[in-house]
Amino acid sequence: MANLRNAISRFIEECKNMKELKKIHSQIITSPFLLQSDKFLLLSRLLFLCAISDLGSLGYATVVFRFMKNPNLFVYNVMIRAYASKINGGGNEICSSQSLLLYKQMLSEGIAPNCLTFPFLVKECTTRLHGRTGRSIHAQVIRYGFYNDVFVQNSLIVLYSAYGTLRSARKLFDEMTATRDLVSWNSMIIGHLRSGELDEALGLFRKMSTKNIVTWNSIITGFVQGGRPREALAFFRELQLVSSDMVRPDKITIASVLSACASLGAIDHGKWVHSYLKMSGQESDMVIGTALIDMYGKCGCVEKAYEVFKEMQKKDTLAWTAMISVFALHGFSKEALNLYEEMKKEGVRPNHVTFVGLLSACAHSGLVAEGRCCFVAMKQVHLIEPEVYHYACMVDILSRAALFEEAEELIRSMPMKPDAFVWGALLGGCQMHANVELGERVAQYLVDLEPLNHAFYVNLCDIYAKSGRFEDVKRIRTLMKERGIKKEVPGCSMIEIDGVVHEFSVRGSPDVQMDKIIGVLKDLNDDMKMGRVSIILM
DNA sequence: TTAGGGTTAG
Repeated sequence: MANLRNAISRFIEECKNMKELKKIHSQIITSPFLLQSDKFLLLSRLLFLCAISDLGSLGYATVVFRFMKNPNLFVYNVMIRAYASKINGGGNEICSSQSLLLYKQMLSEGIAPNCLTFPFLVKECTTRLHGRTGRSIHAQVIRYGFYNDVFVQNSLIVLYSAYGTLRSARKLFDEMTATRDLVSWNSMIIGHLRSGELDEALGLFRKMSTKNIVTWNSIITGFVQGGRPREALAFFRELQLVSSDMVRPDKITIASVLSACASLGAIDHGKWVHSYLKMSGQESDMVIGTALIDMYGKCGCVEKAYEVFKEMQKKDTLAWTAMISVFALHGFSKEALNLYEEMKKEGVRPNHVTFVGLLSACAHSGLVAEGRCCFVAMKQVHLIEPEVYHYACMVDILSRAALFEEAEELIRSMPMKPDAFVWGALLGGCQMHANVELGERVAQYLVDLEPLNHAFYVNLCDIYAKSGRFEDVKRIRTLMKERGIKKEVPGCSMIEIDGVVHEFSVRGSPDVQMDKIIGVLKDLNDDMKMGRVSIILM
């Protein structure tokens, strides 16, 4: 009997797909030669593969689990883990959380949890945003005496970080009773980064004597997403210097660095990362492909972005959306819309970001009818409820086309409160078409809403100037002065020369030779005045 | 058993 059990166990381990797994499952339950205890052991093993491994199926695991008599702690832990790791598994309601329901069921059957139960339960609370439940799980951890377990403490740090209760997470980290490991440090660093406390994260990062690739990737990604991509690139250079067999840049590093290059418009650096990827022998996957499309697109190389897109073997919603957004950004609206049609034909479902790309493409090219179609299809065909930013895009389309009544009607129909961007889009249209009457009304509303935002005053000044009402321009300028309103952070643009990204703004930059640039501009201006140079303004 | 990656207008 033991031989048969061991043979079946080996078959389970060697299973390559669900078909084989199902076949073995039926053999186990119908076999007259296996003892009940052996059957239970084999089913537990099969359940584990089915629920956890890539070849498995959580749906089938659930069926196997339901038919198991007297499931033990191992079986419950497997199922709790499987549900906690499942992506998009249900809504945010506590009742839809299978892991928590299983935990309750397990307790009601008199089975006590062990230290493996809690990290997954806490993860479930983190990913499904059950803050209050998370705290009661924390209480259960203490009750069952597993508070000193490092896995449990680490997962609690992640839980509290995810809820914006970062101080609780930090307190937990600072007062940890278990010996802190790399995961504890990384989790805390990530917590600070996600809360926008980049310097706090950097402080911990510098304190670490040993770092792994997760540490490096976390700090690089955190700084890119926190709006400090230059420093992210500096971390990458530092990583290359300390790189060893233990810590080496991986695919995740490359995706994050590409994202930094995209934010900076650092095309040379981005191209270098692309060749580095090819040289390192790492295969490009969907995430890296999407990051490359985004990088090339944001650096102005639309053709190169499209080349990467076409070469991708598999493309998901994000890859299609990235390419659509690149087309939209550069005014290739028809190409964006055609790609959307192709995407649908390929059976890839658009998401809310895809529609932002499509609507902005329509806005940039005055494609009103197409914009209306996208907006309607989003809701009626794809069942995606328009968010406030979709309304802002649609108002932008209508206002740019001087369809002010329709734009106002759309704002009135919004199920949520229109924000400053929605009204701002309407004001932008008024500015474009010198609609003084509506512009005054909208600007007044926006100024009341955000009295310190300089943009609305400037828009109104421009509307007055276009209509020849210079007294009103003066009046608004005086008002701005009286209220002490000026542009806080001036707009800037960047250019990469010989791998160095230079930032320009109206106030100048320390690393840019503004005097020389102003001199060249002056010469050009003089030449133009003398008719020696002509520039066609697009 | 716990930690890290890609798409977003205005």
